[in-house]
Amino acid sequence: MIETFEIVAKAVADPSRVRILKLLEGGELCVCQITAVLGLTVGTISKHLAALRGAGLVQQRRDGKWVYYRIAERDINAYARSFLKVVATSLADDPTTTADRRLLGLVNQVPVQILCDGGRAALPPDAFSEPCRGDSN
Amino acid sequence: MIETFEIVAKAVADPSRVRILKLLEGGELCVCQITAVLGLTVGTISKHLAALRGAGLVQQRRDGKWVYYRIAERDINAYARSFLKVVATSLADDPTTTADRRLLGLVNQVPVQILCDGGRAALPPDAFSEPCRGDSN
DNA sequence: GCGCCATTTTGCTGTGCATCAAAATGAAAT
DNA sequence: ATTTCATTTTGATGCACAGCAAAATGGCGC
Repeated sequence: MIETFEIVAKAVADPSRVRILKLLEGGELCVCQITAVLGLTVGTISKHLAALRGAGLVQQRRDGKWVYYRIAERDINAYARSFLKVVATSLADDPTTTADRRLLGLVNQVPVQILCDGGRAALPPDAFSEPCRGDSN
Repeated sequence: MIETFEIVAKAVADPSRVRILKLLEGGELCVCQITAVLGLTVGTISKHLAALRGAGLVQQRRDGKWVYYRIAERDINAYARSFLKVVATSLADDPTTTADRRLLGLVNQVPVQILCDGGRAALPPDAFSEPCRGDSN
């Protein structure tokens, strides 16, 4: 149905959600980890994840206090697989993608429980030495 | 760049524009033909076509008074090809798609100069006997 | 049971955009 | 040159949604 197609396409048509998908291509991530990399409010990230989940692009897994998201493995609808493939084969060398990957590397060096408390403040002081999209807000 | 990706994805994330793309898969069409099938204002259709052209998804050709649009053959950007492929492999048996195709068949039986004058009024009286999405406005 | 805390949900505001009606553009014909 | 007419652009309106701040939810440990 064209309505479902529209839901999936709209989910992919937002830069923040594409950044999340590109991050998840490296493996599942906790909400607070995604939040630290994107530099947006937790509520905003949660809403983006709900949109991605509603489109069948990601799925969630609960582990204690934390919720982990990953790229959807099962086909929820007819179009999610196709759009995921487009995203996976795009933006590999995009500046935003590479900057996000670099930040994710730093985020991964911090245990999750510490990261959730401190957010970006828990990252090493040189994390933002280079200009990075998503900083200015 | 992620900005270009966003432009192309947004172009595909609107049902009216997807309907236009599905119509153009059958070959190039005049603006008034697309307008007659979709049932929207000429100005609205023109703006949709501008968005599709800006995304590198379609290209235009002028022939006298009429402007014909078709699926883009040259790659304007890195993502248009991928998204066009997703559209082409989707919605083949969608109700809206089939209804639009049926209407296009009737539209093609009317010469372009007559169609431009009369719009949907130039179509045979039984064109809308079955309920058809996009009628109610 | 009760608090703690990561996540989600809810108001709210500003912005982007789909749509229409009408004016403007521009190519073709007379 | 002027008129004609398909298409584009503009101005206005209503709606969808990204973002934030704050309240609500719901596991988990005590």
